[in-house]
Amino acid sequence: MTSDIHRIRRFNRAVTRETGALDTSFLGRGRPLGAARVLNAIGKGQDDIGHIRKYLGLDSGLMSRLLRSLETEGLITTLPHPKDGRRRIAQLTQSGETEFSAYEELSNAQAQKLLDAHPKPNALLAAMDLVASALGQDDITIERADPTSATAQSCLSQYYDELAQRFERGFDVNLSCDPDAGDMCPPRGDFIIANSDGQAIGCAGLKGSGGTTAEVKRLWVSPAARGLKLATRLMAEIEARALNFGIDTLRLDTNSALPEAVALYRNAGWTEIPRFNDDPYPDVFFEKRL
Amino acid sequence: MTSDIHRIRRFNRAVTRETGALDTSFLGRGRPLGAARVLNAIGKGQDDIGHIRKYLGLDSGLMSRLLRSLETEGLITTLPHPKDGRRRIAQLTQSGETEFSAYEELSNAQAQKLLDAHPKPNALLAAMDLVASALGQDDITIERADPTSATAQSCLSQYYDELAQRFERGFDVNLSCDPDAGDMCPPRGDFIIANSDGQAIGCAGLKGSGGTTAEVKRLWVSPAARGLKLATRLMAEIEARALNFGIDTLRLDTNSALPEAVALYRNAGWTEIPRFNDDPYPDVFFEKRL
DNA sequence: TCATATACCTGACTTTAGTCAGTTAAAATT
DNA sequence: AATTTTAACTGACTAAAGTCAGGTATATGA
Repeated sequence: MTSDIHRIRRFNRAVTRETGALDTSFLGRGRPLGAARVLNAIGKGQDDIGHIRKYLGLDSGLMSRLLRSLETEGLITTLPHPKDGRRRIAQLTQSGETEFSAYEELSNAQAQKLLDAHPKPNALLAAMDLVASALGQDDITIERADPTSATAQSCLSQYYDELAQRFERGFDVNLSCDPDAGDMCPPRGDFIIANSDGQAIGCAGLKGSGGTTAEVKRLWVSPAARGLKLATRLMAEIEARALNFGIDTLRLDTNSALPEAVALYRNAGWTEIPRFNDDPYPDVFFEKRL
Repeated sequence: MTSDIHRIRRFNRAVTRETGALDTSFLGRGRPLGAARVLNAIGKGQDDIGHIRKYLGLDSGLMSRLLRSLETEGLITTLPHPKDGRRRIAQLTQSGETEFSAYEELSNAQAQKLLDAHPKPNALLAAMDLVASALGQDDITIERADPTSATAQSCLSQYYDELAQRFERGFDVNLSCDPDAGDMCPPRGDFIIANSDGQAIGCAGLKGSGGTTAEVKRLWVSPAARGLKLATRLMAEIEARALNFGIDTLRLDTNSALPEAVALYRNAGWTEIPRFNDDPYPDVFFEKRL
């Protein structure tokens, strides 16, 4: 459909033209875009210079010069990497922190303004999420996380909310078999979060007991990221990590009110088995030998 | 809510990083971005050099040089404005047309690729529309159009589709009082379309008879643009144009199944009057003295 | 008609971004 | 221990974008 294409093209133009205005926190503070982007990356916690260079796609020479200019401005300091003498680490100085928060303030204010001006902010946010996920689907990283961390808790509470909506009887995590956080940490188990540009968009947990059997728990994908095969990637990652722990058999429980989950497990080589716990919520049970 | 802000910021970043990749039709054809943007604007029908300059926010000297470089490449010709000797008009040459379509092809292919890669293309499109409208709400232009043009017909058919969905008995335009296109053209009447970056997002018609009374017809705003007070702007524009035609009384009919429309008319100073036609669809009638 | 404003142009300039070849010092590999 | 790779750096360069002070011709308004 050509009109579909036209709609996307229109969006692209709106966005290309606006992005200047959108992240113009970068502008208006008398610093070129390149330097501002590096400062922003460092402020966001990316200290390894090589990583920043890759993330921003900068030439090594250019990167060096940008760092030097930020350094002479007194905004950052660089020091050698503790483990690898070739690498360097960058850190914000006190005035670097101040400058960085100024960028943050501006950017937040602009975002807030856009939100305030819109009649349906939630619809706008959902749309932005969806688009951002579609555009950024090559950039999803999966990494281990502490299940008690704020990010993990935010994923889990979204997961519980969704279960509560989709189960006829609702969902109360206190009535379910809530795995002990220690069971989802190495060396017994694991917990992973999928990140898209700093936003957590999915998670999965491996609840181990120290033996060769473990359980997969809390597989969740944000509505904004559905359809991108993220659940499959999370499951593959969990299985790989389980193998590393010497686990050879995985089990999980789920519910027939979540047909897409059931289908996913079937397609991924899981076999249905009889009930193996007395959790009141699940009604379908699976096993997979690795 | 700070997490709302974070979501928008995430979207901004996804977009700023991607837009390079999105409209990279501009790249890969051995022409700097500036020149490509100007070529694109001319190809899209923007011939007045001053307008292009304003649209792209370019310095007059820079603009001149970009035009010169496109001219020596043989892609465009410039000629004096027929009405104002100071201004100039730009036009694509034959090979300019060829080059422009090459850009279009590339851009369309990229858009199509994004669409193909997404599991729910329609949801993606709707989200992009919504976001683009939110970002571009300062850039909505309202201009007169021929009600028989393709753009107008596309607006009208979306309008009819929506009526068909919202009326209990559906909607068949052939059973309704379809105004003759001539009645919605100057000097008797008028027809206007709201454009956001080339996409038609709303319309309204003024059906005149040559006398001092006329009727407002076909007020429609695209779902993507609702909540931006566009209907109010369209009505104000229609009233202004009616005044220019020497019309002093406006009437319109609508339906109680469209409560937001009824509310709009009440707020805009219209008074309810008895039925003034035998159209089977409307059940609410309004009048306004200008 | 005369002063002023406007639209576009030209030449001289700066800043920013990016490229590339070569240097240095520290891993990693053999 | 010798060789190769790697990460960051330096200097020399180019391309692109943008700025600024005039200049010319036309239009506009008092």
